[in-house]
Amino acid sequence: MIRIKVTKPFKLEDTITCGQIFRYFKQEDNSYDIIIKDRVINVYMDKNYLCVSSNKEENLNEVVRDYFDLDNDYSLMNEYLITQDSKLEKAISFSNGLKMIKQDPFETVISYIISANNGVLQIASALNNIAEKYGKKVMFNDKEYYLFPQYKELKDVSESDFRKCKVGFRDKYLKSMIDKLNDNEIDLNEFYHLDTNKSLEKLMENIGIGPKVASCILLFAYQKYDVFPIDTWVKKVMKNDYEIEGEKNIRKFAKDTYGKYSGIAIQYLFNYGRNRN
DNA sequence: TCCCAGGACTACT
DNA sequence: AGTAGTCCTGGG
Repeated sequence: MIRIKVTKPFKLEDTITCGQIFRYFKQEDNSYDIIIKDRVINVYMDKNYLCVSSNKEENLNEVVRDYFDLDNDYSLMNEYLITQDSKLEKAISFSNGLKMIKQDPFETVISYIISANNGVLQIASALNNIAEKYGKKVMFNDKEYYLFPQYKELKDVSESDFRKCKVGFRDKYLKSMIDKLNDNEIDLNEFYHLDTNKSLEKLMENIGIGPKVASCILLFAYQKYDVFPIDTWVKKVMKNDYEIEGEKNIRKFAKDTYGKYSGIAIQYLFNYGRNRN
């Protein structure tokens, strides 16, 4: 077990449960088991320390710091957002310490393709089904976990196989994406270097990826903070608190108001909108 | 039984 | 170019 001193605002539980990631498991002691790439970790806060254990100790400190974006200070971004929109102050003070998790691109692509017109519980269930069938088994604290498979491991998985994992009509979208990756028609690393508009455009060339899904992929896997993933929650908040309706109007408002930190602003609004009640 | 949940596609004007 | 209807699935 390692203890990482946290020197910047950090809300562990909100960060884990605010809808960025799906494959986490709350434990009876209120800690969380999370499957990250090639390992399983258990995390909890003890005062100002993030306590982490894992089935794989090597580089654990670096991996976890990077995953939770612990070394990034969000205070300047927050100040900027509040000067742009004073209404955000409530949401930000409520959510201060919410971090943008840096996720594995492939798992993020698959996760958010499955997320289309779907609920969080079913998204998680489908992802876990895929991992249990095709991922590597890992034992951790006497529990069985399954790593999320790489696209090479999913090469021969058919649409009906995916359908059995309860992904529904998105089966063909997954198959198409995985085929393209295995044929080297898509390189997931290139999105680290392309600008946001070009990345959105290229992602949306793929069937099953529209504006919302593409935005989530860029926000959660590539740290492109200037996207605006507009979902029903954002639409509700925009209508109720800002009297703005329609995707086009929301997108313009976000771009004009929040600019390069639109994605962060939406995350605050989302967390606030869902948890304040 | 109906309705919808953190959208996208298709088939129409 | 813009918009209805349709799409698995599970839970209320």
